[in-house]
Amino acid sequence: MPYTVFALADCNNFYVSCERVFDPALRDVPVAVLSNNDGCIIARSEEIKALGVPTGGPYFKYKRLLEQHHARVFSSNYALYGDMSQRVMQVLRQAAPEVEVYSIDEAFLHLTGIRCPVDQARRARDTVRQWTGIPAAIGLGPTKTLAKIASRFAKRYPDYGGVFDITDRRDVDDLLSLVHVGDVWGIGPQYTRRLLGQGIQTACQLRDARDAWVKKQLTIMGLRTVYELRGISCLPLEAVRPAKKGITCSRSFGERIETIAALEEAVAAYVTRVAEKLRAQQSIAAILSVFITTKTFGRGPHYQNSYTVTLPNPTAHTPDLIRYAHRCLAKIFKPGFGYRKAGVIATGIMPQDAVQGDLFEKATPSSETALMETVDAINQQWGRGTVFFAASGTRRSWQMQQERSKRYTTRWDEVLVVQ
DNA sequence: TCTGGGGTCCTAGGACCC
DNA sequence: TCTGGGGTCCTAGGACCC
Repeated sequence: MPYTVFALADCNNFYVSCERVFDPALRDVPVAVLSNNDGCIIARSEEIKALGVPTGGPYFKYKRLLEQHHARVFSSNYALYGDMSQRVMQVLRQAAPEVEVYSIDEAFLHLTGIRCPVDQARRARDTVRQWTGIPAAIGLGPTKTLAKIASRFAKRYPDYGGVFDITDRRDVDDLLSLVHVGDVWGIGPQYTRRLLGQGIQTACQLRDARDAWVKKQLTIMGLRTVYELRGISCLPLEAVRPAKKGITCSRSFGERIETIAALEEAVAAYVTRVAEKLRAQQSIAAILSVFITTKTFGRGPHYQNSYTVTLPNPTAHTPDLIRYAHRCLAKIFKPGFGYRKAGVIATGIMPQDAVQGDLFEKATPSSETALMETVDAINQQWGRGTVFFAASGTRRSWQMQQERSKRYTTRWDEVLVVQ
């Protein structure tokens, strides 16, 4: 039985790299990508990192600094990043028998049983680079947590050619001593603070901590992490993505909203998106929640609330869901506030064919299903929002404004033109 | 002072990830 | 003035049941 080999493939500065693929002028200059609503900095090129700009830092705080260094700054373009991600994953799937797409820019690979996993990883990395233009690093180890650490070394020490194997290294203690405990996968800011307070500063020290103590401080999750650091695999590769248990769509508004009419539009638009996501995974939802908030970081009157309904008939039918969402909104709306954000959450998610027929209600007519299928097909071919429900409005003053790059790979009218 | 025991389900809150 | 969005899991506590 060969020992298990996990690999983590991690794209470098993914969103920035996507932008650079389509505009060579962005190479070697500082580039940053902003979150929705242009609020935070969520992707940074190496040049931006060198300026000390943190991930998630509020844009307004660093705007001056970025301008001083002539940084190029983009709103996020998820159509582009999502499509590029699929291309990267497609290449990775050819390199390993089993692949778990962990996030938009990361995938775990099972390289168990492959004769020379490091060579295989090198080939995969080179092919990703060549076929998609995206640079990536790959780390190998006997557990996911160690593979993750290895991928950091792959990025940190370019001499290894972007691939680093931490399996069976005699200097593993030295390597783990170089890793700050807060950089271990699963150890967030709270746990880091607690561990530092107890004198544990490195991954090596965490690995050697007492089981009972770890479990008490960090729960069973933390103990799993410690086992993984010791080379005992506790987190299996999940090649088949389980259906989501909750589906959310929420946004901050471009401007403060005070009327229920505008909130109704926004909520209708969000619940429309939730319904699309439900149908995309062949699911229906039994529970719908709506929340609104005036959340600010400063002072002023604050109000936030949410309301949840259980649907008499679980569904993914947009008009029904809009109706329920509006009912929720009516329960919680209070005039006299400037709302900043709203969201819709679907839970109680089940496969669409698992509907429990209601004795007194007629089942979803097939015409309704056909309508939704048609709407989805049109929007898939012509772009999201080509056809939509009037309830989500046409003016959409609440929608944020942003300046993103072109959707080079998913829209004919935005394809890159070489002159 | 003593006050049954064991189980399930649900929810809220807190931690984590990208 | 300006601080994202979408997920996961665990734990503790309360309600309820026999």
